[in-house]
Amino acid sequence: MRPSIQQYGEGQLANRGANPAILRLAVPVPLRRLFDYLPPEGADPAALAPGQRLWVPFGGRKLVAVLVDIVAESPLAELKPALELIDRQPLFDGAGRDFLQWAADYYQAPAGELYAAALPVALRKGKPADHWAEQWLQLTTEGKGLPETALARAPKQQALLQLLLQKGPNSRTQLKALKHSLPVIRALADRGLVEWVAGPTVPPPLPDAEPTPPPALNDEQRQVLEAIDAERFSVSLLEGTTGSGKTEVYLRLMERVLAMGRQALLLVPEIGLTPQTLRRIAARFPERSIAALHSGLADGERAQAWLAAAAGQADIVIGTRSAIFTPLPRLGAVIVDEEHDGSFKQQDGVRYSARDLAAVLGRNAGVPVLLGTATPSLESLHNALSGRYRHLRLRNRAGDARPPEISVVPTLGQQLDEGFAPQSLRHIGETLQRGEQVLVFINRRGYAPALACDDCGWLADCPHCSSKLTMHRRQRHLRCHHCDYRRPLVNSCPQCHSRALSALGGGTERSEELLAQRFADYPVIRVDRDTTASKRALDRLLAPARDGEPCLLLGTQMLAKGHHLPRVTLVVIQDADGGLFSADFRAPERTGQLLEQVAGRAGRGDLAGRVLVQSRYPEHPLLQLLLEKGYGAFARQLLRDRTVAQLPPLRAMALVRAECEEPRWAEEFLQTARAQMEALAPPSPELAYLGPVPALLERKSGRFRFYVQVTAEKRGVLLPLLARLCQWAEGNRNRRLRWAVDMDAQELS
DNA sequence: AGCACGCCGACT
DNA sequence: GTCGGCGTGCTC
Repeated sequence: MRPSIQQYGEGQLANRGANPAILRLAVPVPLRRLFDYLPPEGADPAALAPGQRLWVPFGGRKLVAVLVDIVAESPLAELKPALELIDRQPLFDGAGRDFLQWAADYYQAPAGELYAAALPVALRKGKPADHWAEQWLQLTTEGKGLPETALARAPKQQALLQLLLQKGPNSRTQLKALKHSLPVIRALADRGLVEWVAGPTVPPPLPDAEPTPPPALNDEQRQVLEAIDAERFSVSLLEGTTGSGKTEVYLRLMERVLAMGRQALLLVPEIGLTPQTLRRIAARFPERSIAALHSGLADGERAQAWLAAAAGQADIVIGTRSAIFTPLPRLGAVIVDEEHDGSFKQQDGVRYSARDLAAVLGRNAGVPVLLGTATPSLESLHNALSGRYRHLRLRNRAGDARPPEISVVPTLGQQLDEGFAPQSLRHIGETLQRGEQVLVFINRRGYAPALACDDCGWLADCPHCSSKLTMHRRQRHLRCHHCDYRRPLVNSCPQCHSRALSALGGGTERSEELLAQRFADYPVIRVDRDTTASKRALDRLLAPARDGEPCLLLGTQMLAKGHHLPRVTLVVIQDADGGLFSADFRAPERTGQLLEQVAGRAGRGDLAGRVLVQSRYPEHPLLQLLLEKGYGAFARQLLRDRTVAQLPPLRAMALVRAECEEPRWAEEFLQTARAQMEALAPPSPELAYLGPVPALLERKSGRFRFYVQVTAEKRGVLLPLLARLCQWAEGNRNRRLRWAVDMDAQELS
C-alpha cells in the first residue's frame, strides 16, 4: 500500500517559490493528519532529512515530532517555524517510515501516535540520541604497523592490541565486558598506538553466559530449516509440540541470516523475555551484539539498545510487542515466538497486532517470517491450511521425552474439597511422595471470585463495573479485577447484618490454603500476579522448584509459559469448563491453547508426565476432542465452526468501540457511526453490520461500553469504511465519550 | 490529548 | 468585586 500523505483540497498555497522547504511532521496527538512547519530559524536546510525529530510549538505546548516529508508547498497560508532540530542523523530510515505509515493506514491510527509508540520513552521525550553515542577504541596507523612480537613485556597491552588487530575497533562497552582495564588502554594511548573515536551506539551488555555449541539437529528440525529460504520473503507457521525444539530452529535461522550480514528480530510474549531466554541466546552467539528491549531496562539503557538496533549495530534484536516498530536497516528475518499469545495485540491506544505486522515487515524487506507455537492461533492456522503461509511441523518431542498421559476427572456429583476431587488429591499426594513435583493450574486469582450473604442474597459487586468483587483474604479486602476498586473485607452483610457470609467459588489463594494444610510436609509455591510483583520475584519464587525438591506449584496462566521445570510430573487443571460456555467466540480457542500449554509442563525431563483435567462436563465434545486428539484436531474443528458462523478468521472483522458514563450517548454515537458506514457500503453478503451491542463487560470504571461489529469477506472492504468513520468521528466530539476503531479485534470484552 | 478561552456560582 | 468550575474550540 502507498503511504498516504495528508490530503489537501485546492486552495492558495503558502510560500510558493519563496521557500522550497516545508516540513511535514508527525505530531504525537490523536489527530489523523500530519502538520506543516517551516524549518527552525537559522537551520541549515541541507541538515534536514526525513526520520529526524524536531521540537515544535503546538497549540501552546512544545512537542517532539518526527519529520515525515519535506515538501515545496503547503495549503496553509501561515506556518510556524519548528523550534529546534534534535537529531543529526534520522532515527527512522525510509523502510521504517513506510512501515509505520502502512500500520497507521491499516489500523486507522494517527501517524504521530505510531511514531511515538515506536520510540523508546527517552527518545519520545526528546533526549538527544548522541547522548548515548559510544566511544570506540581503534588502532592508530602506528599501532597497525606494530610487529606481533612487540610489547612482549606487557601481556595485557599486547592482548588488547591483538584484539583490535583481529576484530577491528571495539566499543567502550565491549572492552568493559571483556575486562580490558582503563589503565591498560591509557598506556597504549600514551604511546600513540590506539585512540578513541566517536562511533555508533552499542547495546547494553546481557547477563553473563557460558558459550555453548549448538546441539545436533534431528531430521524434522533439518527439514523445517531446509524449507525456509533465508533469501526471500515467506511466512511460515511452525507448529511444534512442547519440547520439540522450536527454539533450536529459531537459533539456526538466526545463525543463517547473521552469516549473511543481516539482523534478526525475535518477538516474544510479554512474560517470555526472561533472563533464561536471554542467557540462552547470548550463550549461542557470544561474538554477536544483542539488543534486548525489555521492561527491566532503565530509560537510558532502553534508548541505547534501540539506537544500536536502528543504527544497524545490533545483530539480534529481542523484544516484546512494540519492538516490531524498531527500524532495522539490515533486517534478515522476523521470528515470532508463541505467536498465538494475546500480548502481541495491543488492547488500548493504537490497537495493532505485532504478529500480523511481522508478516508485513517481512514482505516489505523481502525476508522470511517465522511464526512458532505449539498451539497456533486460528488466524495463523487458517493461513497455513489455505496455503497463504507455509505449514511446517515438529511432531516429536526432542530426546526421549514422551507425551504426557491425559485423563479427565469428572467433578459433577463428587464430594469436592475446595474444588479438588478426591482422585486429584490422591494423585498429588502420591506424586509428592515419589519425590516429584506437582503443578496445579487455577485460572483465578484471590481467595474467591464472589462474596454472598446466605440470608438475604446480597452480593459484593463493584460500584464502577458490571462485575463482582473478588475476595482477597490475606490482604483482608474485596477487590475489583477490572478497575482495581478496593474495600475492606466485611464480617456481616451490609444489607441485613447477617453474619452468614459465604465465599463463592475458589481462586489461587483458597487452594493454596487447602493444599498447604493437606500437604504440610512440602513447600507450596503460589504464582500469580499478587505474589509476583516483578519478574525477579517470579524467578526467586521458582528457585526451589528448579532445585528439584518435591514441591507443589500452584498458580494462574503465569505458570503456563516457558519455565523449564523438568521435575514436574503431574499437572492438575482444576476447572477446564470456563471457556467452553463463554459468550466470546474466541473463548474455546484460548481455553484449548491454555490447557495444551499447561499440559505441556508435565514430564519434560526423563520422567513420564500425567495430566488430570477436572471438568463438570467430561462428555463435552470440544473437551473430548482436545483431550483425545490434541490441539491440532481441536483447532481444526473450531475453524469449521467459525466458517459456519461466518466469523474470523474466515471473515475480516473490525469493531468500532465507544464508552461513556451516559450509556445512551455511546449507543447514539455508534448508531450514527453505523449509519455513516452503511451509507458508504450497505449490508450485503460480503459485508455485515452488528450492533451497537453492549460489550461483554458492559460497564467498566464507571463507563458503559458498546460496539458495532463489521465483518467483511475481504479486509480491503473495511479500510475505506473505517477511514470515513474516523474522519466523521474526529470532527464530531463529545468530550465525555471515548471511541476507538479496533481492526482485527481480539477481545469482545 | 492538552491547553486556552469563556461564561456563571460561592468566596476573601 | 475575583477564584475557579468545566463546556467548546483548536492545534500547522
